[in-house]
Amino acid sequence: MPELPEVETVRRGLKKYFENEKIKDLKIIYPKLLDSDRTEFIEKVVGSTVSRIDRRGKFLLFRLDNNLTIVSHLRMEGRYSVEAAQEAPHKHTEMIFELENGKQVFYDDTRKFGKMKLVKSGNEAVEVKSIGSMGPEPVESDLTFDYFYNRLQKSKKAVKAWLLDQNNVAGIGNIYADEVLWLSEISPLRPTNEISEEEADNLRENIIRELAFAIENGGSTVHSFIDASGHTGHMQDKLHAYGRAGQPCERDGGELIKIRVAQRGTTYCPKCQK
DNA sequence: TGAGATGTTCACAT
DNA sequence: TATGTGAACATCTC
Repeated sequence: MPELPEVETVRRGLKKYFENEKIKDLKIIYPKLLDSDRTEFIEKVVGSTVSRIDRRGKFLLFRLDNNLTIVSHLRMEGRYSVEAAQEAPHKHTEMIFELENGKQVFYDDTRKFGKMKLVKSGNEAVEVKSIGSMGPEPVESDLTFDYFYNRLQKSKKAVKAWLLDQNNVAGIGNIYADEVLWLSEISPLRPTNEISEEEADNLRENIIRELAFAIENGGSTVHSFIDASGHTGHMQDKLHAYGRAGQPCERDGGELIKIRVAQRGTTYCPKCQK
C-alpha cells in the first residue's frame, strides 16, 4: 500500500519523534529484514543519532550522524510506530529502536516483504540499485514535460504498467496509477507511444497534482496504512477509481470495471478512459 | 476448506 | 534491450 504519499506521511510523522534522538539499543527480531550484516548493522547503528529523515520515491532514508544511512523500504505492509518504553513487541514487530529518551520506534511488517540496508550516506544510488535507476520525483521541477513525453514515446508498454515502473517516475503505485489515469481520461491499456503531446501534458500535471494532494490528506488508508502516530489517512475518501469497481463513474455514470494489467488489479471507466 | 486476491520489487524467462 | 511472469510472505474473503 504505501506509495509515495503514504511514505511521505510516515516520514513527516516520524520526524517529530525520531530526528535528533540517540539510539540507545536495537532489537532485531526478524533478521531477514536486513540486507546488511546483522552484527555490523547493530554495531554501527547503536549509539548513533538520527540527524535527518529523507525520502526518495518509496524509500525512507534515515541519515545517521556517523555518515551512514539506513535505507528502508516498506514494500506492502511495513509500518513504523512510536511506542512508550514499556510497550511489548507486537505480533509482527521485526525491529525495535530503543531511544535514549525512553521511547521506542517499532518496525512492524505483517507480510515480511520490507527491507532495510545500511549504506554510506550519499552512496545510496550505488548501493541500492533501484534508487540508482529511479526516475524523477513527481514534482514540477524534476518531472519535466520534455523528459516525460520523450520517455513515453520510447516505450510500448501499457501506460498503467509504465506508471508502476519506478524507473520512469518515482513513487507511483497501484492506487495512484489508477487515479491519475482516471483523472486524465486515459485507458490503462493504452500503449505509451500512442499518447499525444496534449494527453502527456495533462497526465503529467495530474501526477504532480494528485500526489501532492494525497500528501496533504495524509495518504490513503486502504487496507492497513497508518502513520507513525497511529492515524489513518483521509485520501481513500477522495479516490475516483481505485477500489470502486462496479460503481458508477463520477464523470459520466459509466460502470467502473476491474481488469488485470501488469498482474495488478486495475479499475477504470471504459466509457471515458480511451 | 482452500483458492484467489492483496502490492512492491527482484530474479529470471522470453 | 524490452517486456512479461513468478516468487518472496501473511492474512482475509468467499
